[in-house]
Amino acid sequence: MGRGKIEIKRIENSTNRQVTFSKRRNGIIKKAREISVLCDAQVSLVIFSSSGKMSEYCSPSTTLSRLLEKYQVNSGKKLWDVKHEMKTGVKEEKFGYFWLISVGLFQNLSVEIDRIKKENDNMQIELRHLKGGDLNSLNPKELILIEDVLQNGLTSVRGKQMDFLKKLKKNERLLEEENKHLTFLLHHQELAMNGNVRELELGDPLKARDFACQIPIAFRVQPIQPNLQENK
Amino acid sequence: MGRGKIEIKRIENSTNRQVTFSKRRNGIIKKAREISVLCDAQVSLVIFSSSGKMSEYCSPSTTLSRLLEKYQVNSGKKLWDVKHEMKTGVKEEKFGYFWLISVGLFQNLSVEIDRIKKENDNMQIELRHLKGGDLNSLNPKELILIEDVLQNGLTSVRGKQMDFLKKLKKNERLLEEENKHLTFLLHHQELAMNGNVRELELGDPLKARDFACQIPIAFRVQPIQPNLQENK
DNA sequence: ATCTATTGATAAGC
DNA sequence: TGCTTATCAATAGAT
Repeated sequence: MGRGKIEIKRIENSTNRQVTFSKRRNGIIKKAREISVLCDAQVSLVIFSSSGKMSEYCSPSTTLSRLLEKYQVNSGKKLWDVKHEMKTGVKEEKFGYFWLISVGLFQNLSVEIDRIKKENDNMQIELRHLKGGDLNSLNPKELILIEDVLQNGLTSVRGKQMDFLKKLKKNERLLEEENKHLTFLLHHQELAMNGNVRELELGDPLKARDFACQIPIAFRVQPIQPNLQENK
Repeated sequence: MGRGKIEIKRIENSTNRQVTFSKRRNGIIKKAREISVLCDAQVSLVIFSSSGKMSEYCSPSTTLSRLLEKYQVNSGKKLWDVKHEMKTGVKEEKFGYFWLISVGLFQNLSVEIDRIKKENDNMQIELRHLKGGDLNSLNPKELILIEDVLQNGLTSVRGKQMDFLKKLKKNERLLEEENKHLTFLLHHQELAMNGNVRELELGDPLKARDFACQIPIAFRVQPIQPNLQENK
């Protein structure tokens, strides 16, 4: 379901894979929630993305632990078979048991680290290539791919710069208009003041009182410029 | 989705609930399978219907046990309280000691993972920016930096492409020369053969013997073209 | 992240 | 359950 049909097989493009993972993870978790509400079911869902990120869902009515206990009862499979690890019943073996758990955890972590390191290496190589390094290891086809990526990036970046430029110019225009407006007001103000001064000089007491009130009002002019923050 | 929209709340009619459960369980398991294939994800799904019937799905690449171990590592939640399993009388202090060592080592590894993951994230962001994504989070100065990097990369890549082109042209020249040489030899060979044939027709037994030896020698011409592999 | 053309899932009916 | 179909939902690809 989407703009086109897709085959259910590993998505090779890692960006697409990541995006699809996000979308589908949300979808599946929603489905899990729905079935648990609609049908009064208990659901546990644990998902690890290929990059190792974990997501989970568990019905509100239960916990993963309780669900897993039920799982063991129902399936007959032991998820954590302590007795198996401790078959000899010798006390020292129990240390072995702990040790096994630890080693297991370490192994998991080590695998995890290796995986991430590999990802790291790949990205480092890609970055180096994009930055123009290590190109000798590439064939012409690969060079063309990289050229395309760079060209696209450049186009995007320059487009974004144009956006900035446009915004700056727009701001400039607005500020210029505002400037004109203020200059205009200022000019009129000056004219008014000069007139008043002249009238004061003529000794008109009525005008003199008006003048006193006029200044503050004139300076209460509200600027018309928009909120420049939105253009940030 | 269906003949009508439904509210996500418990379906009171038990038959309907059962039917819906069946359908949706299939749907969700299908989705789980799809995400695990498409996105290379590891998924565990355990569902209990309201009548207690269990269904499960687990990605083919793993097992529920292994996934749950990863779950514990990632979430920090203990699904199975070890002490609970170890209730029989062994000196707990000693376990505590081993446990502390393990936890300490474990934490070191975790720190390492975090560091690498952070590195990973940074590279991912840089890559995204270079590819023209997520540019809104950048200011003009940063855009200029990226533009420079891209421009440099492009220059390098195109330079390397020029190198290839030059090598191809050089090869072309060499092959053309070689071609001329071979054509020349071939032409002479033909002339020689014609001469021999004529002489054979004239019934000269001495020339006829010479002719028999001549062919192989003529065809033993060694090509002078260089090893084209070095230009790969 | 947001938007849609499409495909996919499924509610209702049998 | 299984099948069908009208509808609603998820999502692939593009932006």
